[in-house]
Amino acid sequence: MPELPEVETIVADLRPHLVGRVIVRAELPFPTIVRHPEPEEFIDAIAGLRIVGMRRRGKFILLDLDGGGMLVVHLGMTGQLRLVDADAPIEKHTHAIFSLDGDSTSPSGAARHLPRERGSDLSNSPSELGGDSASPSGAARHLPRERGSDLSNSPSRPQQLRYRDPRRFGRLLLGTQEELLASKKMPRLGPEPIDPAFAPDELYRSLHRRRTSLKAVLLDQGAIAGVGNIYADESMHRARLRPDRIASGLSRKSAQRLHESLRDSLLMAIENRGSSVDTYRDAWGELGGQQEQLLVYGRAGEPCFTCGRPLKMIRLAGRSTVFCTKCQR
DNA sequence: TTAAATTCCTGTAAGC
DNA sequence: TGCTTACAGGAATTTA
Repeated sequence: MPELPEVETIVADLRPHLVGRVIVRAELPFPTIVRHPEPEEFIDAIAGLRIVGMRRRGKFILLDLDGGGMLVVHLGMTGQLRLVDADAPIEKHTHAIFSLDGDSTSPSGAARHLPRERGSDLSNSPSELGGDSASPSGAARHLPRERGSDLSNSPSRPQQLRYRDPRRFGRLLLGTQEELLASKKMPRLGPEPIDPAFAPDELYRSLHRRRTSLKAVLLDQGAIAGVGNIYADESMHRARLRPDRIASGLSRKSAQRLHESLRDSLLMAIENRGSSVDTYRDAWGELGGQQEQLLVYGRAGEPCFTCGRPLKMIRLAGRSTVFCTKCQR
């Protein structure tokens, strides 16, 4: 299930292939995946718009479009965004297809006049949805090997950006930032945990005012953006904190430890191109590598790597939660 | 106002 | 082998 590191990987991979290109046409084999505006309006409005920037905010993928609007993609649990040749077979559960003009990476393609007026300079982007994608230095920006090279040898060959989502928990939105926030189709999100500006004290203050479990606060996108079940469990384990502790009871020192472990867990996962524990695949359909490094998630009943005691599973905030009863207090 | 529970949805695995 | 059932989870909605 895509969380911050998985979304960051997809965005970093697709950005150089998408920015500068025009969405020639949109098709919606499963129209209800679009939550705003109405599907017919969505199809009409997006045709002919150029992608001028691509970034991440929490678990959302934001494609800045000509004219000030943006295409927002949330992958839900099983959503996949892939760039493929237009003649590639359409996989089952493909809910949206965006036909693109020439390859932006080609010297003869659309990128020769690549507009940099907005979106592409992340630090100057609007603040509310997060101007900066909070990309770490390095990590997914540098691919371990050439990705997407098998797409096509011919730059002029038509390509499509396809959205596939078997469980349909994901969604697509189109509109301006103000419009989407006002319509409440796009939630207000908390700070980016890997943003250098996110201070330990900010996390402490978020935790201090909540009388629910630590796990519930970490999963709350309004408190911290981008953390899901995997990295919540991993970071609490690294910080040696029990997930069912009441958040408001944490000391500054514990909050600082959690702040550090949260950053470490997320940055390492970005470095490893995300966790493919279920259906997650990157933009080229390949597996991530972080699932090999997970300390607790998905390991209930198995021995803790630190003390050897079997890891316990409980249910918190409606989610299965795995932790070590000895190491996490 | 806040927190918890419910709902959506389909692929997978376990049990019979 | 084939059927039923439980489970996975992000986030919006409903309930307490």
